[in-house]
Amino acid sequence: MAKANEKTKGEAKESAAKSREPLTRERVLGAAVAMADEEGLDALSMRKLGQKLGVEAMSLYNHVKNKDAILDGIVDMVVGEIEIPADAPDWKTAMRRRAAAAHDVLLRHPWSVALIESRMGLGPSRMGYFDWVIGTLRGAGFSLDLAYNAFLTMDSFIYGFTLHEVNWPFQTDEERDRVLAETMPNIPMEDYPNIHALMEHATAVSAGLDEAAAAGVSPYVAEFEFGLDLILDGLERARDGA
Amino acid sequence: MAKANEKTKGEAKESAAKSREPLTRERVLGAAVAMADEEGLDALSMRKLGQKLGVEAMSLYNHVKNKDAILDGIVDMVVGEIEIPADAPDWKTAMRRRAAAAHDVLLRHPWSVALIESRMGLGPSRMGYFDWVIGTLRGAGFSLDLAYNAFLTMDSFIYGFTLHEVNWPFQTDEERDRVLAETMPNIPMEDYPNIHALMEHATAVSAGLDEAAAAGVSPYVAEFEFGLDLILDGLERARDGA
DNA sequence: AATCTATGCTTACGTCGTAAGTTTGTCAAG
DNA sequence: CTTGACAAACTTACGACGTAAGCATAGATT
Repeated sequence: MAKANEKTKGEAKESAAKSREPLTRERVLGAAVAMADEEGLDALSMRKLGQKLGVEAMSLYNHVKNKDAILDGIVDMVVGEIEIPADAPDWKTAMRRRAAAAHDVLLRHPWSVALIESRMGLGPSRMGYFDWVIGTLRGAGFSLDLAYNAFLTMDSFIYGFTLHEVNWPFQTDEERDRVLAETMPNIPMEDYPNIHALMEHATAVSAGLDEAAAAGVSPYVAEFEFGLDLILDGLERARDGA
Repeated sequence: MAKANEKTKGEAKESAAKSREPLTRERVLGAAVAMADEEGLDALSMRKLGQKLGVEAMSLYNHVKNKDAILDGIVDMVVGEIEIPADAPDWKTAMRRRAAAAHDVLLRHPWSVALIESRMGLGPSRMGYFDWVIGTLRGAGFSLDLAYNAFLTMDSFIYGFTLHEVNWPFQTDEERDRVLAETMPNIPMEDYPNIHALMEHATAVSAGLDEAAAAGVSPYVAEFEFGLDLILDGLERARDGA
């Protein structure tokens, strides 16, 4: 018995260096986010997550209720990453900064967009986010009803756009060329003339997907800001109009 | 032998009435859509789908490559359900009708919103949809670049809003009251004053979730149309402005 | 020293998608 | 009428999944 113990301890000593840190809920959630970032949400299984933490799958259940709780947890972590601008000079720039922050964070965790949407209304982070928007707009002269509608419109656009973006079939110049080369034969020019025109347009205009990526910017910021400003200007008119 | 045949035919006659129809790709996809509508996308498994069709799971593979192909197939079916308005008097009503049609179809198949987003750019239905929007806008005096941005903004909003909507925690008056009663204690009034104000607002304004449902309308059409009209008006200005 | 509690591990069950191989029902050619 | 081929169904089996149930151990409390 004593011998067996000794041997167990011995062979565990160096490989368990990582796993000697005591494995808290925070460590579990952190590893889950990292794994989803690296390998995608589908690759996030209890067994693989345990493995990454140097632990068996079932041990995770001492720190989180079940996998669903992990998903809730990482959703709230990501939402909590979205910074709420504190010192914006006016409501428009406040909204713009918040939207940009959300856009950035969501693109850093592409799996999170769909996941957040599928678990609406759970976490406290989202509540704060929500309260701040309504409060800021009300402080800028929006009625409660208008602020409510404004929130829905802005948030629908932000999440909808980003969801489109992370699932867009190409993110680099090379991918775009390959996808277009594969797809064009299936799309007869005469049936879809506008798509063809647009392809050329896209090739010409967004010539630099790679450059944007190299600059650490989303390749589709321009399109994002177009829609966002359209909405913000519309909201301003709605406030001043009626 | 003759006897055996007779018996087989005999006992199969009524229970196999459904499964005697020869099980085509169309029947598989139709059943898949029905099952997703009834029990949710997670409940759609090859085994259950086979069962529903009176067949073993593996038999489905004679008609579809794999489950992924089924998902692609049902996505294209749903997208194909969205009617493209043919005789609209002007571009705005054309876009409004198209948006309303999409909204309706997506709400009839709530699971489809996230699924469509996760499989962008595959089906031919979506291509037609896309081509029509760009073409209509160009015909109404929009530049190609503006039409492209307009499409992204509108589609982001439509899908983003509907995705919010199908995951919204309450769809009926009773659900709303229960969810609010459960959630309010966790949201201290003084930390989230605007949420509280909004709750009262929502309770007062959207008093009739049930009524809308009874009338066969989405309870959130008003909010949807608010955002959509905001965007359409903004697009009109963008076209006329520059 | 005895006991409790927290935290890890092992085993096992039912479900999933699907690869591989086998049976069966239909129909054309000999 | 037999035969042989082909399509479409079925059977079996594998590895991965989430997790219920129970066991082991080590540190803290009594």
